[in-house]
Amino acid sequence: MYRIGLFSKMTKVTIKALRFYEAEGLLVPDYIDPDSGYRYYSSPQLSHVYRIVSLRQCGFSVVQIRQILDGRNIEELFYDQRNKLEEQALETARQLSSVNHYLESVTEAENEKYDVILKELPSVIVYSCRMVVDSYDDYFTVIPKIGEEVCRVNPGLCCVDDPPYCFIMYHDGEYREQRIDIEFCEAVSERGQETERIKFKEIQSVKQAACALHKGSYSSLPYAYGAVFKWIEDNNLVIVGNPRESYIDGIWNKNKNDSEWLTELQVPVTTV
Amino acid sequence: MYRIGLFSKMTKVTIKALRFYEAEGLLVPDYIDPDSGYRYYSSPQLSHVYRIVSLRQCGFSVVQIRQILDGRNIEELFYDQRNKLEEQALETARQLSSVNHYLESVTEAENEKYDVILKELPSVIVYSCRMVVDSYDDYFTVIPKIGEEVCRVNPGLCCVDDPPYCFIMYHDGEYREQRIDIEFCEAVSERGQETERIKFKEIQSVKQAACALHKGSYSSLPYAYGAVFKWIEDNNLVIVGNPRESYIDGIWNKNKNDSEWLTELQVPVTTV
DNA sequence: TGTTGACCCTCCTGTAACGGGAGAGTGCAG
DNA sequence: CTGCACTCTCCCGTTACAGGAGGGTCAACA
Repeated sequence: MYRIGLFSKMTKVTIKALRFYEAEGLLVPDYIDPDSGYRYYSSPQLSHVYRIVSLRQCGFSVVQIRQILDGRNIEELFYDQRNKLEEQALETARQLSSVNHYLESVTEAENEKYDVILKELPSVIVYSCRMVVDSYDDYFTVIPKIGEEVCRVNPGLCCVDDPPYCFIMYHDGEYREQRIDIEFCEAVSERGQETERIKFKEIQSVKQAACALHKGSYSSLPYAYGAVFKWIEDNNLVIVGNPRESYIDGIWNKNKNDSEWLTELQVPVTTV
Repeated sequence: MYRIGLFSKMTKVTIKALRFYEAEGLLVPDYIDPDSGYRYYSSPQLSHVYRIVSLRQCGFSVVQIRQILDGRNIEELFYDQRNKLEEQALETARQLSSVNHYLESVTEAENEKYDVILKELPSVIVYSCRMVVDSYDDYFTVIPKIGEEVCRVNPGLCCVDDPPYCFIMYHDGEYREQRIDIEFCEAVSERGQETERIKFKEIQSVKQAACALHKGSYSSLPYAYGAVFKWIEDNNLVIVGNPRESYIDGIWNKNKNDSEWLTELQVPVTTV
């Protein structure tokens, strides 16, 4: 019979951990002196500790280990654990890529820094208008007209304001400066009356999108796209949908002071 | 200016997290109503949130993010983070291998299950006796004589008892049943008088050893070695030292009841 | 003008697996 | 008998929030 300090040295499990495992019901000492409260362990308990430590080194939680020791659906727990670890490995790899991306960009010019994040894009109902425009400058003339037309046909229609979501989706597979195939969308609470140009549709959710905020006029948006695309590449992701440009602040609320305009780029991606 | 609920939806950061970031000094709302205590955020703060979220998605802690936002030794933090993530990736890979090893062995016969763990072997001072024996059965005759000889030459010598560590190290590169090159060692608190056969030496520490407990007579030790070697292979480790057999319970305290004998196998390994 | 419901506030507790330390009792050696 | 090493039981701290209690705020609606 060994006292806890000696048993701790034999097993290389700390005294604190041994007491904790006892409290959790994983490993009860062979004998506890009722007077002193001293815990006494026996050598057959060494193999019990071995089992616990090996399961801990597999990454199982104490609760799971208790279930395994109790013989409850062991196989399922191991399969779950494998899935969990595989996800975790992917996550770590992604984080590593992001950190490396930063470390590379540190050495580069300090001019344009974009913070790219991954997030989900929920599904939304929108009115949409697909069209081909000649250049980015046309946005300022075309878009207000669409808004007018929607309101004229649907007097009581309310756009979602919680938060608002107004964006252009790019249908060209590549960057263009002329004859751009775009779809203007704005989130609404429910479908309404359609016109020849304006249709209502539900846009499916996107599990992961690489997103970045662009502050300033639209003329420098291509740099932002470049940064996001490079980030996607550096993080070993692939693009799986049409990019969107969501307008947060712009001429409608910040006037012509375009240094305060805010636009969010959203590019659906997935892990390889 | 957005209230916290709306800002939370825009950024996909929970309200709880926003309040937490404020308490941690990462993101203070642009305006707080002194009467109601309501927090109001502005759209320029969106980019601040983007920075925070992107750093969180790199795996940084809140404290580290605060340092980065404050501009403190940013590069160092990123390099440290890279190292941390690389270690973490290795750890996860190892856990995954262990889990897969278990899942394989589930389908195999249920006969011999060994729990293998990784642990450090600290450096120790031992008296040692290197010799070649004809077979395992010789252990029972040879080893007691060594003990006698040491005690005769070193009357006051005390063996370490805290915990005791008495083992045989195998110097053959392969498994043998005859003419086995072994070194019998026992940990002592300090060096003593040497003889022709018995030398004192310090055994260096081993960072990682794959260890397993074997319960029962020595005749089935080869199965235990087999299990450990397979585990090492399955976990993508390589052997980097001589295996040891540490005697915990045996004929000296459990008599001939060899079903209660306990032996620990220790095989120094390293990650590839 | 009152009421409802959605929204917001602060404060407290819980999480996982222990580590650190306080204050007090135990066991063995000199 | 006196150290001193060991052990005991509490209790708090860690991380990045989540959940909930109890209570104020705000806008719309009757």
